[in-house]
Amino acid sequence: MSDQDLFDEELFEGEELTEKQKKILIAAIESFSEKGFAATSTNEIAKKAGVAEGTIFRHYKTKKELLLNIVSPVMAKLVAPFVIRDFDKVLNKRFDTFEEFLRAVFKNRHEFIEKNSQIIRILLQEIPFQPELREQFKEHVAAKLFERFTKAAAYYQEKGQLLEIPPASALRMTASSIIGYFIAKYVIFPESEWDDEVEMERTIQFILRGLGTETK
Amino acid sequence: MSDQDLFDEELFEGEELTEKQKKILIAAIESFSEKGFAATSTNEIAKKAGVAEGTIFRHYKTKKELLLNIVSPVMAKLVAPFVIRDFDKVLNKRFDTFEEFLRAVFKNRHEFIEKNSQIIRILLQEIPFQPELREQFKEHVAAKLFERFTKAAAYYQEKGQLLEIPPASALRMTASSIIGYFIAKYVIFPESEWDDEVEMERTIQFILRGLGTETK
DNA sequence: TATAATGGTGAGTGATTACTCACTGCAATT
DNA sequence: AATTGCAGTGAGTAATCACTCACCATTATA
Repeated sequence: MSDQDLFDEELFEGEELTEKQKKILIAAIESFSEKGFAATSTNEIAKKAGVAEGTIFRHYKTKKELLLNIVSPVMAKLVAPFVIRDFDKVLNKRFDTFEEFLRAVFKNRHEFIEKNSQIIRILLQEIPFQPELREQFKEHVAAKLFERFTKAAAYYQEKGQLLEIPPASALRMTASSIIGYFIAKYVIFPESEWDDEVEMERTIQFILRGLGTETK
Repeated sequence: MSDQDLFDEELFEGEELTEKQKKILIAAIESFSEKGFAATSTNEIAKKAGVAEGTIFRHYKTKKELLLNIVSPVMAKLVAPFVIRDFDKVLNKRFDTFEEFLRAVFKNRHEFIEKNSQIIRILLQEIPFQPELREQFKEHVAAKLFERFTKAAAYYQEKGQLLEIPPASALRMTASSIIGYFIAKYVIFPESEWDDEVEMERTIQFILRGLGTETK
């Protein structure tokens, strides 16, 4: 919780928000992720944030706008490591093998997803119902992820390290495995014993064997 | 739509429902899957079903009970092929290799998931928010799936066809890949061109390479 | 010092919510 | 013929919904 709070401030740092605005966002994030967007009332958010209900609508015209203001910045940061300048050069220099690349991406995003698990939960929940979210996701996340992953895939396919299948399929299976890891961790076994390191390593090996060309 | 209707009747065939009850279920399934459970009003369901609102509450005490009555039978049928009598013998006789087993399960459940896509959508959406659903899922789906998959895994591991990792992990990665296939098909690319056969084959190969022991 | 701008308030709005209940029509049982 | 039981009805209910607005407090601008 305090970790989450800390990161929420990080997350919205570029926006110059008042204390009450931050509290509204934090309260909304908590409620949306626990009960879902539609099942959360603005009254409830106001009470949890210690704020008058009118204050919410001073800053966000509608409840949906509040949702979008919470989720949008996360979408941007979700693909951040993929949209850095000279992505290709950095990529090619830093990660000689597909394994290195995959491992770096996974590990790198692990911390991010862990810290933003609440908002990502909201994002996954609401994407089927909010066309605006789906648009944003397609345009800013999926498209960029696909573009960069395609380049990376072509590079490693050329080096003979990656199976010769369409990048879209490779991306789908990679993403399925990684997202499946997090869903298992946070949704299915949230209280069970779960060895992060071991399961992550297994997932990486699974992807590498499934998409790699080397014989182990 | 008519396909869905047809199957809805199949699905609830053992329950002896009146025409109006069927219409209520069909309307609820449609609305829940389109707008989500919390965002769908009972009024709306009644209108869509051509029924008085009171009729809904004659048969289902609460809106939540309506949801459970829709989703529960699907959960049972979701694991149906895994809970047949003498599962082990049938399994061992019919599927000599892990590949055959995997292919049979995937193909077998493909049709089922396709026909019940709406209800499965509802199930996936509401599992995080409805403790009763999560309980049911754990008890009747996850537990049985895990139990049977564990036996199958042990069998194929003994034959040297399956990687020596805990069955829970193998199941997680198999399920991630298969579910990822369906999410891609129905949620992410519902209108794009999507070659069922090709993508399914790729997914199966991906799992086989990722979890199998044979060198290709 | 006056004026504007902005953040914050909370009572109040009509609409909508899930759910109730007294009632009707009809078929089966007595 | 009288009674019971059940499917179905729709007006009604209190609660809750997202959202508004007239009004205060503080700070920045003139």
